[in-house]
Amino acid sequence: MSHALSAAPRPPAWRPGSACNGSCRHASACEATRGGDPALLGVRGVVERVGPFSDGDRLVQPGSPHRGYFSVLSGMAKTTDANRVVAFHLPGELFALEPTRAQVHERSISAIGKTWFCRFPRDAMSDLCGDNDDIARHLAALRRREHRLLKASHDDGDALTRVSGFLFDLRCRRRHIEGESAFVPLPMSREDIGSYLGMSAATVTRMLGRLRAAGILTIRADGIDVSDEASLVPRQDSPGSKPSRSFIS
Amino acid sequence: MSHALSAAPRPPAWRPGSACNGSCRHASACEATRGGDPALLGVRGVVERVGPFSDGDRLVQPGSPHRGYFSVLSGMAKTTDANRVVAFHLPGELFALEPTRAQVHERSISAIGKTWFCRFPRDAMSDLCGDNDDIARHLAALRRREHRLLKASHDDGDALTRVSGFLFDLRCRRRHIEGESAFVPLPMSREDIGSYLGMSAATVTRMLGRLRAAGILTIRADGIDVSDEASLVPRQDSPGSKPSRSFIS
DNA sequence: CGACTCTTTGATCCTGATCAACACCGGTGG
DNA sequence: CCACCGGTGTTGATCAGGATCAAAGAGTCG
Repeated sequence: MSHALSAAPRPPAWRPGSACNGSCRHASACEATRGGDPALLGVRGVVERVGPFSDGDRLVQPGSPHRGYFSVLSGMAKTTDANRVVAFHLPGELFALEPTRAQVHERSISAIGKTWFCRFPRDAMSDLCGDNDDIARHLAALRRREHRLLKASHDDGDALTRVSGFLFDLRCRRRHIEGESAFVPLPMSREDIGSYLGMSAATVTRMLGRLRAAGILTIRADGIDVSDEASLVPRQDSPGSKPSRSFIS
Repeated sequence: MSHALSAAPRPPAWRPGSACNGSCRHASACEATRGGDPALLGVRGVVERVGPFSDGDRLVQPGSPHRGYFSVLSGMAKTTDANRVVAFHLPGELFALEPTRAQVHERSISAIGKTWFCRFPRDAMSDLCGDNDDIARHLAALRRREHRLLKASHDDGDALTRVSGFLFDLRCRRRHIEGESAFVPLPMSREDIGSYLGMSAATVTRMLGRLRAAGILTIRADGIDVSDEASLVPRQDSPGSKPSRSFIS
């Protein structure tokens, strides 16, 4: 599942002009077109499919010129900042929207397993935004969300809470793609999960084992089957009490 | 040093109309007038001195109407949010600037030890801001700083680093008031410091003890004497490496 | 002086990191 | 076909930081 770290982004098989016709498997979950919203269909005209990338290949790296936005067409991706994983990207999710004025990417984005991307050229998207307020607003909203997610820290609560919260989040996001399914693929390494959640890979394994022992999920080679979703969601016993810090006064 | 938690803000001895003549001991460190900047002298005409508050008395609490800004005239104060200390306020420092549109205070502010405040009525300050761009800009800058400080988390590094960083910060801020002085008063409880730094009071005591054992400071009943300031500042061995999380890929 | 709170200090416990050993798996080359 | 190999996942042992609990000083204020 892993590759030697590629020193530079490997030139993938670009498919310019392969505009989207809305027939891809995740069309209804596509964030770029908001699941096929008629107001946003113009976006389909500018998208290019790019791939395949294999595990570890970098799509962009810090300093590389920002010439487009991306979404996952199939597979998975991660964004890393200073060697720390700050986001995972599932099929349909749009990312690499940097601040509007940004000329270069600020973080690395790399494939997890064999992955195809959709690329939305920045110039074409800018033109679309100028012509279509809906697209502009939609993109701005997604950009704000990305900014929020990249800033969010996952250092709250203990290791078990963080792992189960992470799985719950993944499961919720997958629902948009696959609908109801107990299976949640985890193609990223335990190390990656640990980096994202701020714990060691060994602890990730142990917390998964604890959730398995509790009958909440079963562990497969390529992911997990969630059998008791209700137990994954962080249970907040009494409202307004966060035991992440010591109490005072 | 401590009081039973007062359920409601105790009405202090208000001194309306006691405009500032710049003769107070911390005039040169007064943030409201930027140390007596001629462009900001108008502020002195609207300030009122209020006090004395004794230890634990609340100046404002969440939900109380926002009718003024405050600074410490003498003593010290703390801002608490959900029972956590999020800021300490030293003489001369302006605070309780909430967002411009805020109608009510969002956090508690209470006195630490016997404390006098300067109160800057909101309406009068608004008028001043309308008449004087310097005052408006100055207030906006201070408001941004307050927002940043209240959001900042002190959960980076280990306990010793956080305590010494805290003391270093206090010492730097006191320099504006007292000039060069080895003494740094700590009128707040160890519990308060621990709440602010995200650790237990016992750990605060232990870390202080460790700094004392290292010859960096001596401990007094009401504070500390810093004898080796250079050792207080967080030493970053190699730039760009933060061992606060595990590393990846 | 006495009650009270705060600080200090010791003992213990818990969480999660770290390290090491081992199983597993896919790929590679004989 | 099979031995080998590097990377990954799992699991156990150990360790360190800091929380928690308890008990003993030390002020402090009435």
